[in-house]
Parts: sequence; structure tokens; C-alpha cells
Amino acid sequence: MRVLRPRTKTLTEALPPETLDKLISTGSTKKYADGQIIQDRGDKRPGLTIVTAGEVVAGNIGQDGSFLTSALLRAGETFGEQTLFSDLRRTHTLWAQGPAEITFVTAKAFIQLLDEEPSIARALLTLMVQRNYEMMDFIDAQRRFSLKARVARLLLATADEVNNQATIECRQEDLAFMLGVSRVAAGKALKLLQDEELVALRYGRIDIQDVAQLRVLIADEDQFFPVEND
Amino acid sequence: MRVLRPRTKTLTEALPPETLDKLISTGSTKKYADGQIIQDRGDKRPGLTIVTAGEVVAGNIGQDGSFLTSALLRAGETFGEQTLFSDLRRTHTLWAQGPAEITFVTAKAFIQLLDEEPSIARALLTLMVQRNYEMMDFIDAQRRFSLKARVARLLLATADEVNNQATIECRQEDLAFMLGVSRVAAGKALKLLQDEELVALRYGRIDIQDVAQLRVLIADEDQFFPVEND
DNA sequence: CTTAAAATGCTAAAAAGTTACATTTGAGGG
DNA sequence: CCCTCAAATGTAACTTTTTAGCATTTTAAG
Repeated sequence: MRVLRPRTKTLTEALPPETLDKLISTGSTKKYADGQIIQDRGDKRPGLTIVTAGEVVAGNIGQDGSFLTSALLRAGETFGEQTLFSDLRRTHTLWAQGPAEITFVTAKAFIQLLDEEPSIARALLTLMVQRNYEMMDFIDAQRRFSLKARVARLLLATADEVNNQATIECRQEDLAFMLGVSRVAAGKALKLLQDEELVALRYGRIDIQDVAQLRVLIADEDQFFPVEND
Repeated sequence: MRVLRPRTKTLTEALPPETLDKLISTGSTKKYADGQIIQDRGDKRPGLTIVTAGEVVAGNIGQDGSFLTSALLRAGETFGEQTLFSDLRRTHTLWAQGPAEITFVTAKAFIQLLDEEPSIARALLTLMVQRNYEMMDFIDAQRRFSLKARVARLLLATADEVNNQATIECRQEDLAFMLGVSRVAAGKALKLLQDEELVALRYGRIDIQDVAQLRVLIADEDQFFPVEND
């Protein structure tokens, strides 16, 4: 599955290399094969899960028994922070998307490290704030924008723009997953965008034909007070 | 409007009193009257907004021009963290729900304080992790549970249970807001719960008649791997 | 008791989303 | 180069949710 998310800051960028090394070496590192389960929903084992290589999918089982993806984690991203500071269980099942390497630092070891190395708290805080912002933005978009605009946002967030155009290698299903809707709904929205000649739908790929106009489309739905404080 | 959220940890609990005082006194504190706007979406002014007294509503304008509430902040909660560590604008408009008191700490002052008082990073980290968990849980529920179950979850999260029963003072519209659905949809879901004699609908109030059974209802939709690691 | 505003209840039509099934596409094997 | 098949996409019937309108109930104030 293609990860459709803007590239975000990770531990690698937020921590000095030597501190990161120290953190990683405090935990135990394991390799996982494609599809292998890393942790189950409900697990109690408190600690921080760090993706050191590869990609990891977080999700849960829906009512019908099918799997619903909630997040896609890349190397340098962390998971399970809630188990560090409160007595909460793992809320998601994690499994490797392709070969992956995971470091697990127990809560006890982590808390101790937090006191020794103040930069860790600062770095993790930065990451959490960023993630928070992403999620808030997502929830907000879910309420305020039409599916068409949300698809456009996701495409733009993922696109490496060149010359007002871009190509994204992904299946419609990947888009649907990220937005939490069915593939059909995503397809319908994409078709609308195609009818306006903003994108071209291909097999396993979407060509963005007019980045600027996509931005306009989103802005049109994004009303706010006309005040301009600064 | 009634705040329908479990009571969460706030700065008051996460910080030693003297550090909190220092933080508050670093910022500028202002009083706001009911309905007064505290910040607009799009504001750039980087810094941390702390609710020191009263309640604050965060939201945005939807496509039709109506206001959509995204979050309800109580005393001790913070907002706008994303402006501290990156060059992002305010994503929401905040306004006072009843008389409120707000402290604004500029990013510059805050970052400096962060170095002087390591406990602040730690405290804020705890709060952010908690908020993250809440939001993740919300998004997850939105995808996996029926509206009926989501209403049940929200009721339970809000309820102070006594004797397998509880009373929640809120309008159906408040529930709808929190869940991001229309009042009609929320009403229908509530009616279903009433038909099962789990709740009783009153004017401006909902009586929970069978807390235990509500939990069962939610658990029934909450499938996960039958593994029991610990 | 009267009255008005707030909250809830109800209905019908339209829109959005889902499920199940049909069709198209492209990579690999003969 | 064609055939085949699985992956990806397209389509249609069905369900859920929204919107909008109006009716009814409840509460508090006069």
C-alpha cells in the first residue's frame, strides 16, 4: 500500500544522532517480515515503539471483520506513547508493511532516559504536537469539506509538484483507506475531479493535471472570517 | 453548550504549582466576555494559549457558513501548540463560552522557559500524548462503530455513574456536534437506545438507565483479535 | 394560567456512501 | 504475440445520513 501523507518530521530529525543512538540501544530491536504482526490491540506492555526501518500499518478490525487502517508509519516514527504516561492498553494492531525493523523501549527505561536526556522530551513533544496538528486538521476536514475537496487535499499533500503537474502512484483504494471511506466513494470523487480535468485516472496511478486549480477548489470550500490579524 | 468529554488531565495537574505560576506570569492574561472571539483562524501570532478560567470553544465555519465546533476547552487546557515549533497559523477560531480568562505566552518566551524548566516539556508532553490518544480513539471509533455505538460511547465517557445509572444534562444537538453528525441522526440513534430501554430521553437531559448494558452494546461492535497478551 | 422560546419529534426528498457484482488493465507465461 | 489471471477500476441497486420544513412538547417567566 502506498503511504499517502505529507512527509513529516521524525525522531531522526528531532534528536541529535548520539541521543537517538542511546534511545535505540536502550530498547530491543527486532526484524519483522512483510505482514507479520508487531503488536495486538489490547496488549498492555507499556513502552515506546519506534519504527527504525521499513513501514508499519496501524489499524483495527471493523464490525464486519475487515481490517481498517488508521495510520501508516514510516521509519523514524513512534507509536504507543499513551502507554508511557498512563495505564492504557495498545489501541491498535501494528503489522509490518514489507520488511521492517522495530525497536521497543520499555516505559520504565524510557522514563529514566527522559530524566537523563532532556532533549528527548523536547523532541518527542515536537513530534506529538505535529501529529496532533495532522489529526486535528484531518478531523476538521472531515467535517467541513466535501469528499471531493478532501481527496484533492490528500492528493496535494502527497504530490511532488513539478510544473503545475504531478504523478502519484497509488490505487484508489489507498486514497479511500486514508480518508476512511469506501473505494467506491473515493472513485466517485476522483471521477468528479477528472470531469473537471484536474486529474487523470490511470491504472494504479493518478496524474494531477492542474495543481493550481485543485488549490482553488479547496480554497473555495474553506471559508473563514474575513479578518486578517497577524 | 454542554462539554461532552471525559475529564482529562490539565496543566494544573501536570505541573508543580510554582512552575505553573511562572508560566502564567510569563504570558499576558486577558478576560473575555461570553461569545467574544479570542483568536481567529488564520492568525499567525505564534504562542501558547492557556485557558486559565472558564470555557472556550474551538471551531470553524463550514461550507454553508454555519459554525462547526471542533473542541471544547476547559480551564487548564492549552491550544495552538503547533505554532510553537513550526511556522503554522492558527487553524481554529476560539471564542469564550461564558466569561473566560485566557493567558497567551508568546512562542519566544515559551521556548526560553522550556529550557529553564524541564518539567514544562514533560508536562506538555503528557498532555499532548493524552490529547493524541483521545483524537486517535475518536477517528478510530468514527470508522469502526455504528452511530448508535458512538452515541453510547460518548454518553458513557461523559457520565458520572452511580448505581448503574447516570444523568447527563445536554441537548441532543450537543451530542450531534461532538460526533459531527446532524441533530436528526443523533436523535434517531438515541431513539434506538431508548427503544432498548438503555436510556430515557428528556428535555435537555438524557438519563442513562443501564450503564452495564450500554457497555455490552459497545463491546459487541468492538471486535479484535482474540489474543490475550499482557 | 398564559405565553414564548427552547428543545425535541417527525416526515419527505435529496445527497452521500456502501455492498456486490461487472468490466478493464497490465504483467507474466507459453 | 497472444492468453490468462489477478489486480484495479467501473457500475448499479440499496442504505444511511442530511436537509429542510413544520409540528409538538417542555420549561420558565410574566
